[in-house]
Amino acid sequence: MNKRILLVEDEEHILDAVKMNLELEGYEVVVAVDGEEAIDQFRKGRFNLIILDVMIPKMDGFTVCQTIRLENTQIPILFLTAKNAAQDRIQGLKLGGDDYLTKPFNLEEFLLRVQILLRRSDDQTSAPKVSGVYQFGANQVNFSTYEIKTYSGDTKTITSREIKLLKLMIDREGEVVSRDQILETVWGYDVYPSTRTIDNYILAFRKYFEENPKEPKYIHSVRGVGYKFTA
Amino acid sequence: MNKRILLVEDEEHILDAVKMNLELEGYEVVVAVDGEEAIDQFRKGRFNLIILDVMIPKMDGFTVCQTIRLENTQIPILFLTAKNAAQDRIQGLKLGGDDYLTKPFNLEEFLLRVQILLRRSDDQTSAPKVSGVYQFGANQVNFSTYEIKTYSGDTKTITSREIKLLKLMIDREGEVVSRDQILETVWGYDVYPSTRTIDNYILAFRKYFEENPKEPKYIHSVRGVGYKFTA
DNA sequence: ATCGGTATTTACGAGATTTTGAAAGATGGT
DNA sequence: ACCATCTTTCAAAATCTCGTAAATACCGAT
Repeated sequence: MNKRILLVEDEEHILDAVKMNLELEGYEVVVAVDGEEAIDQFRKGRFNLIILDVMIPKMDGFTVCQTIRLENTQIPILFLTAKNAAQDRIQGLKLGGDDYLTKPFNLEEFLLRVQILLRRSDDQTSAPKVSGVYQFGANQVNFSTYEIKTYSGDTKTITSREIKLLKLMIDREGEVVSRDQILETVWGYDVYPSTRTIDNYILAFRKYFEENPKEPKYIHSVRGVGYKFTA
Repeated sequence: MNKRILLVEDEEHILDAVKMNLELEGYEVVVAVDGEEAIDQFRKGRFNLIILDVMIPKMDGFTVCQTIRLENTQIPILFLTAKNAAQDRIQGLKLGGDDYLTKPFNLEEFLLRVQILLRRSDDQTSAPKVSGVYQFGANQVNFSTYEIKTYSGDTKTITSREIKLLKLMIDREGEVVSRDQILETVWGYDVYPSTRTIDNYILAFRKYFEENPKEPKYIHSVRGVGYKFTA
C-alpha cells in the first residue's frame, strides 16, 4: 500500500519539482495550491503526511496546521518556508508541526526527512511482522523474528550476532564495509576478536544465501578492505 | 512515568545547560561525555530519546548512532552539531537519526523538537491489542480474571506479574521480545531483577501451556535476545 | 511473630555460540 | 614464476547463555 502525501504549495515550479521527486520515490501525491484547498483535500483523502508551505494564499500554513490538528493529532506535518527565522520555526512546531525545512532546501535532505516522518505511520498501520522483512534474490531475512529463508527453501533461526552483522551489511548495500568498521559497530569498542571471527560469519552467510559460495552474488569480498553486500 | 533521555555531549557548559533545561521540563536525564560511555549507558538504561552530539571523543556520534540502530530501530535520535553542512545533516539522517539541530540552537526550538520526538514513544505504549479471553491451541487465558485453562484441562489462577508478561508476549505475537523490553514493560525501568527471573516465568508458562516443554510450540527462546510467542 | 503465598536469587550443568590458530587457497605486484 | 600478503576454511577450545530446581527474600493477613 502506497504512502499518500498531501503537498500544499503555491509556487508552480517548486510544486512540480517536489511532486515529481516524491512520485519518483514511489509516494502517491495529492496537491493543493492554497490553504482552503488544503483543508478540503485533507478532509477528503486519507494521508500519511502533509507537506505544508507556510506562505500560501487564502489561509496561511500555520492556520491550516492548526485546523488540521483539531481533527487529527496523529498525521505528521512538515513545514516549508522561505524564511529561516527561529521564531517562525518555533511557531510552526508549536502549532503541531513535526518538522521544518527552509527553502531552498537540499533535495536529498528533504526526501530523507519525508521518509523519517513516514516511518512513524509505518509503525502504526502495518503489523510489525511485515516491517522487518528484507528480500534479495530467493532469500529472505526477517529482522524481527531472526528467521531466514534460504534460496533452497529452508527456514532457519540465526543468532543475534548474525542478525546484527547482516543488518549492517544490508544497511550499507553497495558500499564496502571495512573489517574495522564491522568490529567497531557489531562487536563494540571494548571487544577485539580476531578478524577470523568475521570471516566465519561471512562464511556462514554465504552458505545460507549463495547457491555457489565460491562465486558469491550477494556477499563480495573486497581484498584489503572488507566486504560488500549487493542485492 | 517520566520520559528518560540519554544526553551525549562533551562540552561541559553546554551539557550542564541542556541537562538543566531538560530536567526543568520534567525529563529524567542521563549523560554521557563520549561515544563509548554513550553505548554503555544506552545498553544499561532504557531511554525514550537519545540526544547525540556528533563531535565527541572516542567514537563519533554517527558511529554511535549506527551501533545503537543495530540493536534498536525504534528509539528516536536527535543529532546536535556545530557544522551546518547539508552533507553532515544528510549523513546523520541516513544512518538512522530522526532529527538534527545545529549549534548554537535556540533553546525553545530545541525543547520543542525534543517534545515532538517524544510524542512518538507515547503512541507506541498505548496499544493494548489483547483483552478478555485469548485462545491458542488448547490453551486459554482470561486476562480479566487472571485464570488460565491449560491443554490438559486444568484451570489455574496466575499472578499479576505472570499475566503482565503473558500479555506482553501475546501482544507481540511473532516478534522477538528482548529481555530488556520485558524488564522495562513488566518490571519498570528502575527495577533490575536478575535475568534468571524472567527465565523462571517462561519456565512456568511452558509448564502450563506446552505439552512438551522441551520442544515448545508457543513460547520460543531466541538465544542472546529474548523470547517469541507464536500461536 | 508466624504463616502462606508470591517474587527473586543462587548455583550449576547442558548446550549453543563465538573465538582462535593453523593450514590451504587466492591475489596482485614485480 | 615467485613472494608477500590477504582470505577462506575447518575443527578444537573457550566462552557465554539458558533452563532448571531449590533456596531465600518479601509482603500482607492473621
